[in-house]
Amino acid sequence: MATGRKKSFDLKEACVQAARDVIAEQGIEALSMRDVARKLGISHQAPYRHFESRDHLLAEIMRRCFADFAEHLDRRKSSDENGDHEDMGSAYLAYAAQKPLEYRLMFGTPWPEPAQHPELVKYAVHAFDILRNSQRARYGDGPAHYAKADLDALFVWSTLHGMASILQANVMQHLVLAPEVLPRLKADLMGKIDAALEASSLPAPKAKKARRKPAKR
Amino acid sequence: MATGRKKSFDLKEACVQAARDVIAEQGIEALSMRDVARKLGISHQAPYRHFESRDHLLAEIMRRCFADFAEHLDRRKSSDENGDHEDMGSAYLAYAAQKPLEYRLMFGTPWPEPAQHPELVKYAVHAFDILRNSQRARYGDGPAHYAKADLDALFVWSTLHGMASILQANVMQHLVLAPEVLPRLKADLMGKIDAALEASSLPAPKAKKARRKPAKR
DNA sequence: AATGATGGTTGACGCCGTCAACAAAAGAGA
DNA sequence: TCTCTTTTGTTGACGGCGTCAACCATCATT
Repeated sequence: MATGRKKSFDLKEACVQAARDVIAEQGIEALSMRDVARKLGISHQAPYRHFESRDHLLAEIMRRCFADFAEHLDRRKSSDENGDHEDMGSAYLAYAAQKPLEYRLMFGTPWPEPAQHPELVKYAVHAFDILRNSQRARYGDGPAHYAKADLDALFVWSTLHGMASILQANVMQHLVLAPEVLPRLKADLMGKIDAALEASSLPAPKAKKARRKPAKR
Repeated sequence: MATGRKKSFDLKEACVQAARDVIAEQGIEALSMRDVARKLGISHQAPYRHFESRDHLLAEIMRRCFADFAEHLDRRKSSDENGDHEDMGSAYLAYAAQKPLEYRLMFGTPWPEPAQHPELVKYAVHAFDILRNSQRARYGDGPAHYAKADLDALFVWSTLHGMASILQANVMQHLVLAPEVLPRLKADLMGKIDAALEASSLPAPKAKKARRKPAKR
């Protein structure tokens, strides 16, 4: 009753995997129910036993992408306990660079009716919360600075998401940039995020934290 | 030979307009050639006399969107001669907010094969150049600081594009934010962009420019 | 008047998502 | 074991899509 148990081959799972493969290779617009069925050697209606519609399959895949994304962010962050957002930023950009089409699916594709897919919403919000908590940690505990932390989190998210999107944007490949720009892009971005956050936390009478890592670099 | 002259009704133009309407109201995925034809009361193949394929119609629309976007940015900028990026930022965000689906079409939709649509590329690059020139103007003339200006422009673009996208992102409507966050979002963002740019131009031994506007306004 | 280009129509083809009806298979209760 | 029901998968349709092919109307040019 809880979950299907021992099927020789779990068709639902196979559908998700096949669909994810298609999306990762050809993008969301190339995904079709019939194609999934064909790849699995089943009839074109078989997947509908497990997913009410194409949107439901899509929602399931998006949910998993958000879960993977959150896990990816969490892993990187915990590798350095101080939770410096530099690690977060690198992890964020790395994910977007490694899985561009999944990233686009999460953040650049209209969602199916969200009311019908509460799990999707939950996982997506959770991914943002990682970013938000990283900012809240910079201020003290307690809700006194929640608004400030939210603003910071949205700024960091904007900038990271913006960079991730831009690097994949079609127009990017046609811009003629100074040659040293691209290699420096990431470090420059991190530096600017850093500067903006320090400047925004200074006017507040909060004690100035030593946020930079002490050693070189 | 140059351009069609006196047609009672220019079908090509009508197709573009009808298609833009559909996109502006329902988004790119709702656009179909047959629908356009139906709306214009013509046969389903008539549009193909003017556009080789759906992608070609799409490319033409994207080109016009970039042209409108660039004009929009230029207009706002020229209203205040000093070209402060605050105006640019407002104009950028305003366009994205007013024409969300067109914005998504330009920056969030995979392009048709760019080699086949050079005009599209040209107009898109031109839109970026407005942003870039605004940053170059902050430094002196000459190519000495082109790399710096490019980095700044990409940072500003990242942040603006990120914010514009995020505000339209599906997940945004499900985040529970402190109530004062949303109203302050834009001003906070502009402040942080400002701070980041000032900090990044300071370490260079260039004279510190009085970048803020002097008086009221 | 004959010609050929231009712009439009009709009809097909093979995709697509999805509804409806059916068949096989797998448990559950007797 | 033999039914009966639920689950799972199949087949076949329907209408919509992009686009190819063939045909037709209009009109400027020779």
